[in-house]
Amino acid sequence: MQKPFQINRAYKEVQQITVAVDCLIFGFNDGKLELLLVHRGFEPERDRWSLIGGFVLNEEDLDEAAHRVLSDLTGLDDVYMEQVRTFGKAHRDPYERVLSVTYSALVLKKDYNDELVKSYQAEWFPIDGLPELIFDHKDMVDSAMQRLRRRIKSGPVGFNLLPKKFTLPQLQKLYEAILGEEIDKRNFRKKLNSMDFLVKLDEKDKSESKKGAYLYELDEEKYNHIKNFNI
Amino acid sequence: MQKPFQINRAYKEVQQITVAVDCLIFGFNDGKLELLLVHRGFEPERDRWSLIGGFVLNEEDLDEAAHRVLSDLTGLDDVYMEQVRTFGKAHRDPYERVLSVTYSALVLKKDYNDELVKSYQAEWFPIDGLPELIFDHKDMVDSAMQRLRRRIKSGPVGFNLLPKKFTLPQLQKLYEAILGEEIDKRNFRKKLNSMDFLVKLDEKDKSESKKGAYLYELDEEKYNHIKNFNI
DNA sequence: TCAAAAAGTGTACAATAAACACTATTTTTT
DNA sequence: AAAAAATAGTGTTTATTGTACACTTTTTGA
Repeated sequence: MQKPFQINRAYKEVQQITVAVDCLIFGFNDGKLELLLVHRGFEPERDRWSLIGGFVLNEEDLDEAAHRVLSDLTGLDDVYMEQVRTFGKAHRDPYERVLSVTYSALVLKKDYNDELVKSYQAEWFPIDGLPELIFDHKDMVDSAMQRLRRRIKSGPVGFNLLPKKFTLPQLQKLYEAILGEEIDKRNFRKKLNSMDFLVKLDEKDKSESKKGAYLYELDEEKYNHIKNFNI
Repeated sequence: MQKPFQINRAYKEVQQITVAVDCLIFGFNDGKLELLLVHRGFEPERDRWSLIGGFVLNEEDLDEAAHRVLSDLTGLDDVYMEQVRTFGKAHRDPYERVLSVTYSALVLKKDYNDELVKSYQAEWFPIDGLPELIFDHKDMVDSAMQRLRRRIKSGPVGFNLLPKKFTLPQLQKLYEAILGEEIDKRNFRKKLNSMDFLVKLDEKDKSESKKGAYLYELDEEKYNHIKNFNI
């Protein structure tokens, strides 16, 4: 049997642990969901791919740490980002104990400063064609994907992956890429229509089809007050 | 601007943080959802109430730490327990930086060793009548409740709060207590029936009503293969 | 024996989800 | 110049699921 609770809980000689954040930064491009990875130019695990991560500093909130790491790598601030889960197996990092809290962000790829991304040796990979990742980073991807699938069905979060103006075929492809299944376009549009937060513009986007598709944008007011988002 | 990613990421002189787990142990009694709290008999915050928590040991997986803390306090092993979220504000604990990972468990109160609970000065409180809690423990309760409400609607987890044999009125009260709303009993029973994992027994339980209600138990085989649980 | 308390049971209507096929526009090919 | 190819756009019908709703049964205690 273990020592009583009170003794463990005393603020004395408690073991400390290195804490990291690892960010799952999703982008959407050419009909595919992509994930931003970094090529490690340093030991250990030099030359392998990993999630974007960094250590939590002492005077820094956990959320701040995640935003700092994201900002350092991409120059993006104010990104929709949420905690996913914490990975804490004692030996998940074979070199040293590191506890890692994962965060997930949905970003618009073109908003990136490409220079910055390049200088950090970061690269986008399609989610179904990831290279081998270090440690338990594949598990992190799986858990973030699982969460993303749930979240995108029950809340209007997917729009963070699209530009301000987007077409319905683009939006549908986004959903299909994340959910991994085909969606009937009539039913899809019907649902979106019933939620009433899309504004049809008089412009068409012809970059993705011969005929061209109407562009839409969000009605910010309505978008911020959606009650029962559901796809 | 922050230092480049690579430098932060080097395994050198990284700041370490004390990591705790805090457990939200829910029980169900007399139609009320309850939460197990401990009365702190030690500094800091002596004599105030807190969640059941403890520090993560160096050679211990995070999940193990949660189970150890739960086991120490209640003698219960093999409890359905899942990670909720991680609280990491730099000053959430004003005495010292402590990162806390919360876990939530649904247990059957009577399975407890009362002696053990007493010796640890633990006590059950109805969820809507909690005392003031230390630090951000109230936020932890809120976030665990939010999650519990979601989980109980989409998966058959609530049964962990009930004995092996239970009545439908008990089960319904459990759902009402957690969801905080009344449920129509005919619709409730219809749904349960359609999922087809309850076995009606020939016994009645008369402890909670004059007429007595039929006892049910889970068909373990079917229970473990429920596809679309939904209430 | 009557009243009170809780258990148990079914049906009708409303809302949501799912299945399904053709026309319109433009570009490319022949 | 005509035809074929590619993709956008649009409604209706049916099935499934959710919601609203009221009375009878059993037992105990007054």
